[in-house]
Amino acid sequence: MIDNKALLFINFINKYVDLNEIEEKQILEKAKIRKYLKGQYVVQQGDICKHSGFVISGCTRTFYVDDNGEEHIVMFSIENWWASEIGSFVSQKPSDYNVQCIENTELIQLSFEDQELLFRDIPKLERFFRLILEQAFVASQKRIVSSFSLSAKEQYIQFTKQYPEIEKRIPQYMVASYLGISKEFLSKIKNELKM
Amino acid sequence: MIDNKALLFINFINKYVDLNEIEEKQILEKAKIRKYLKGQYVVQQGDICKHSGFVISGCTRTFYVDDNGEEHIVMFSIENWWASEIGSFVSQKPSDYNVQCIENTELIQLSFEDQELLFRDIPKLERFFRLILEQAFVASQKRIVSSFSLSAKEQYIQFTKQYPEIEKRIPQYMVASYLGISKEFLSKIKNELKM
DNA sequence: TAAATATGTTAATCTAGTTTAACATATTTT
DNA sequence: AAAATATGTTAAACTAGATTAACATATTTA
Repeated sequence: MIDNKALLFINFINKYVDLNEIEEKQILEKAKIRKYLKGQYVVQQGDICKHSGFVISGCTRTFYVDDNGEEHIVMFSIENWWASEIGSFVSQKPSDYNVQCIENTELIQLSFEDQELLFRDIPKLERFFRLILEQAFVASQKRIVSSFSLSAKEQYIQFTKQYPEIEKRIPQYMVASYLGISKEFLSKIKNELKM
Repeated sequence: MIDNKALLFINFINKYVDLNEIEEKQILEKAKIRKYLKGQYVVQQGDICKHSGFVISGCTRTFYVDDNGEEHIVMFSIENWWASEIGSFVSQKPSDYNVQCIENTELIQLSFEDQELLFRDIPKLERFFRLILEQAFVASQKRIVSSFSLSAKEQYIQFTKQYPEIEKRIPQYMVASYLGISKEFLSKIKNELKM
């Protein structure tokens, strides 16, 4: 399938493992590009996530709506990152999270079935995902530690250093939600940092 | 190598993938049992984690000492779980965390080099770790959400439901550290729950 | 360009959880 | 079994961050 945007995806995988041409072709045959408008949902809480997704362009947020109706953002995904709800995808059970596009967004998607077939045919792809998941897990653990050992201000500073591109593209109240603080308090923090 | 405790490890892997006898033998040849006393460190902050470890018996805690000298526990590992510092192990860079035994503990260990060799020879092992890491990542994300959307009391209740065996074996102040609250406040919460 | 909607700010009041410190109870060591 | 160490409790004073509410500024839409 597909125009050459899917090559971004192949290149990304090739940073971790060495695909040969046959393998690249096998993957490209299954991968589909899908375009979403700003505001559209890739996955909704309660739905089963049928596709894994790689961001070609745009930006998504993954968030959880708690029992009080409050939103908590657990991750942002921009170019060259994953934007699927892994928990639901791997278990094929209803998702706990929403994945919403906060810009017009293009994803490369693989269906659950196709991905399983590819895993069977291309063991390197298991390796690729193993490596990606190691990174993701380490980052997630680090975030837990930060939220326990740093003040809100320190966490905000760390966030701006770690993800400067994300911070520029995202409304401030979403940054607050990601950091687990109120938007008013983030506003106060930013004001303090200016002075 | 080894007495039959290592079979626990093989059985655990076989819950996720289907090893044949040759593969089982290959793994058992590399796997070493190591015993630690209560209080001993498997990995120390700043050291490079040379082995991945699977818990045969006992219990470990993985914790981070912040700039104020305060300890923050990021995970406990009991029987049939992993007890290595994945971030340091996979990157072979100095660890951000300590892994300490809080009971006398027996681990099955694989050296980084041996594990890489096994990955090369047994692609199923990549799959196994991919599956394990998916679970770990999902659990880690869930913990972030909980810490943002639940009160300390609710988080404690969730913890006791999710890990009743762990709670029984671990001093209360470590549970508090894991939950990111002070030991005094946990004491107060437990008192409230009694009444 | 006016209206509507989305995003950001400020300040007062409130609260969940921290800190400190003194004491209580287990458990381990001598 | 006494002493020492590790763990747990209670209560008062304190603080980081939440909540509320009113207003300000961008951005989008009609």
